[in-house]
Amino acid sequence: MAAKKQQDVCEVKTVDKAKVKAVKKVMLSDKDVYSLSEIFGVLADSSRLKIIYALSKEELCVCDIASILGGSISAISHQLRILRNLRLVKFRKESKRVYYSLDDKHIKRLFDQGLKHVRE
Amino acid sequence: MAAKKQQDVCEVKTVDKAKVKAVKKVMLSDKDVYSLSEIFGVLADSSRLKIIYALSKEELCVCDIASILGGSISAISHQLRILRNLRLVKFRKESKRVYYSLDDKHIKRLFDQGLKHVRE
DNA sequence: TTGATATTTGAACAATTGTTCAAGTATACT
DNA sequence: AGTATACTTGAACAATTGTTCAAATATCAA
Repeated sequence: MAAKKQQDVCEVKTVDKAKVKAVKKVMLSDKDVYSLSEIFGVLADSSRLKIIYALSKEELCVCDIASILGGSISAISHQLRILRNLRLVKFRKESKRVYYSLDDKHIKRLFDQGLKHVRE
Repeated sequence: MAAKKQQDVCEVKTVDKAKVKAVKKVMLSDKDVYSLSEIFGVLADSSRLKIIYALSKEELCVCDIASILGGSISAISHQLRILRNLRLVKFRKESKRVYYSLDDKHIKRLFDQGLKHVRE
């Protein structure tokens, strides 16, 4: 209880009110923050990054992707569902096969910007 | 065992070998993939996104940040450590206070690119 | 030195995430 | 119809992550 009081005091009293107010005023909306964490979250996984990169080169079926990444079909399929849900990839069925390709102009740019970042 | 066999067959036999080989050839290095997932991972959290955004506007002490985000000092400090470890923020001590600011030219660009993506 | 402020840190805990496994659908071939 | 291929899906499980809580450190002020 004493500890909690101490924290409350800190958060309320000893702050640069003007600064805080100014930054709060221009703070991102919860919606923007949520959407941002969502796309960045998609890009925060090795398998998905590789899938996105692979699909930026070629349209590929699930089997091809699994072969390229070296993972199980099931694991790839689960990841593709995540990419599908955020509409980052589209797919077409050709008999038994399902061919995936990128369905988002921006995602590759974001990916490339990230790559630029890590390579400098 | 039968199931496993089936998967192996799929992954090895029924694949477009030329395509797979071509994409494998240009595939990202493990190092690049790891680094990418690392920075995107940092950006995949609401608190950290808000911190980065706030610090892009003003240099702020931990207390200010906590006040802006409405979280506990401890939680913010933990997040700042993550940002520090990836050298996305720098800090200076001024008596009791620790002031943080962005220490990476690229991260804001990546952030803005993401924002552009979600707002279209 | 004692007490208050400002921040960091470690451990514990719940929530989220990615993978595996097994079962399910869908299409083609015989 | 039966079998094989291609993919999807749900449940379970381990691993990772973010937060909280309590304790530790550092600086300042009386």
